[in-house]
Amino acid sequence: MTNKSKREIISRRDRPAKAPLSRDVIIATALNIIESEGWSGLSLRKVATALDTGAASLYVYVDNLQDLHSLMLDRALGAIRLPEPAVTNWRDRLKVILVSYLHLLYEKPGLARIAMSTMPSGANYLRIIEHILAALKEGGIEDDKAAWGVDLLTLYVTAVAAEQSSRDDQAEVVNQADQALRQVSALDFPLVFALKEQMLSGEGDVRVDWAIDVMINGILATPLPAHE
Amino acid sequence: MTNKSKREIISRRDRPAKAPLSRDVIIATALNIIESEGWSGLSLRKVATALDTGAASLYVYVDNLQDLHSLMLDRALGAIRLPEPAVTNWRDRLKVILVSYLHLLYEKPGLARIAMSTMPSGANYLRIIEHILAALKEGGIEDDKAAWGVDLLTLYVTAVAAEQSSRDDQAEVVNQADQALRQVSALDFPLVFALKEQMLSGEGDVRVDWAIDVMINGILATPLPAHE
DNA sequence: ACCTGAACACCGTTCAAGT
DNA sequence: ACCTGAACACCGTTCAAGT
Repeated sequence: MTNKSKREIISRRDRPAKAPLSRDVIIATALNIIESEGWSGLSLRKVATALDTGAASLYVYVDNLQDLHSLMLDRALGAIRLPEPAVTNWRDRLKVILVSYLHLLYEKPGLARIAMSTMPSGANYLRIIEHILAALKEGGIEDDKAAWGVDLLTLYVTAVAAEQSSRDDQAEVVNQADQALRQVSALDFPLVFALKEQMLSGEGDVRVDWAIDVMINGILATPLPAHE
Repeated sequence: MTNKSKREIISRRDRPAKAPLSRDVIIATALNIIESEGWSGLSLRKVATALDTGAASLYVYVDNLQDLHSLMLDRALGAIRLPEPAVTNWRDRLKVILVSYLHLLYEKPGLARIAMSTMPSGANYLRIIEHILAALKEGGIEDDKAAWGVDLLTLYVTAVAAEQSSRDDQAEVVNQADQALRQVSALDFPLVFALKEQMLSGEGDVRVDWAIDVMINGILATPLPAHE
């Protein structure tokens, strides 16, 4: 794309012919903004300004801010590479999928918050669910349990990312919370006091890995409640 | 408090002597607003108006909106009644605590969203953590695992409530997502198609109960990663 | 059909001025 | 010390008017 531009920059008239608006370019611009300015830097007005137009113009392509959010999420989900089925055992494959999803949400910090407040329904999301279900079935987990299990696993991953993302957004408040935990009264809360270091410790990845194992093992070990 | 008011309402002058501002009254007012108008109805300006003053006046008692949020959360958490230790077995007690927490977040819908974006650090939160740790220890779960387990369990409960709460806030979008799931292509996503009913089914409480069991069983069954 | 500017009805936060 | 009005720098969304 950038080759052949060696020649000479052809000076365009006053404005560079202004790239035409489209749903795609709006989504792409919004993702750029969230990447460089974070969740709180995203607004329809900023997207519009970046596209050299007014906010009102976006409403031809996007229903509202909420709609833009879910479009952004599904677009971003498209970047996830899913492991070939049967290339490894189901458990490792499941972990790879969930960790990929988690890392995507980590990368663009605002995205996690979007994922938490939006029910994703796009094709890219369905593709991920499909692969998770396949792994669970291969693990011998019965259908009904797999359906509920997928929910539990994805909700956890989304929540971890969202929590992390609000940590980034407001470092002071979080440190305040960590401080509070460190200074907890040994008399009033002896167990919290004794375990505070462990509660604050653990690199994210090790902890998430453990939590995913916990849920997989739990799903395997826990029967569904009996229908009445 | 309301007795003895039978007498006669003493007519106060022009304005009712205007209740003095205080941190407490600000928090209480904010909780009232969130209860009656939901998350999106809460703003510092509305709290101020309800207290018959300007938004600027609140800044004497509250650092900013974020600060008010966490004060609200800890205040609300104070309403949770924790079961007496040793009154039932640890597992049931643990479930009661988590379900109480969940139901509190359900009741005042905006609260779940606050809980998701705020690291609670108040005394009422610590009290809850303390009781959860006690239950886990009684269940024979070693210290380090209990510390991580508490995190997993509370994060899940908070996330479920937050998800539910954004469902309430934007019914149309959710129905759109449910519709999308119902109309999923059997060719492209065969497993999702086959399991879509199960994924949408399950009264919240049964599902949450199952998920909590899954996590408890998983914690019991999953060793921590080895330290290096 | 698409784009636009202006307006509407809001926000959180700061600040100089009052008591 | 506390309270206030006004201002600042923003929001999402709608609408009449233009092309």
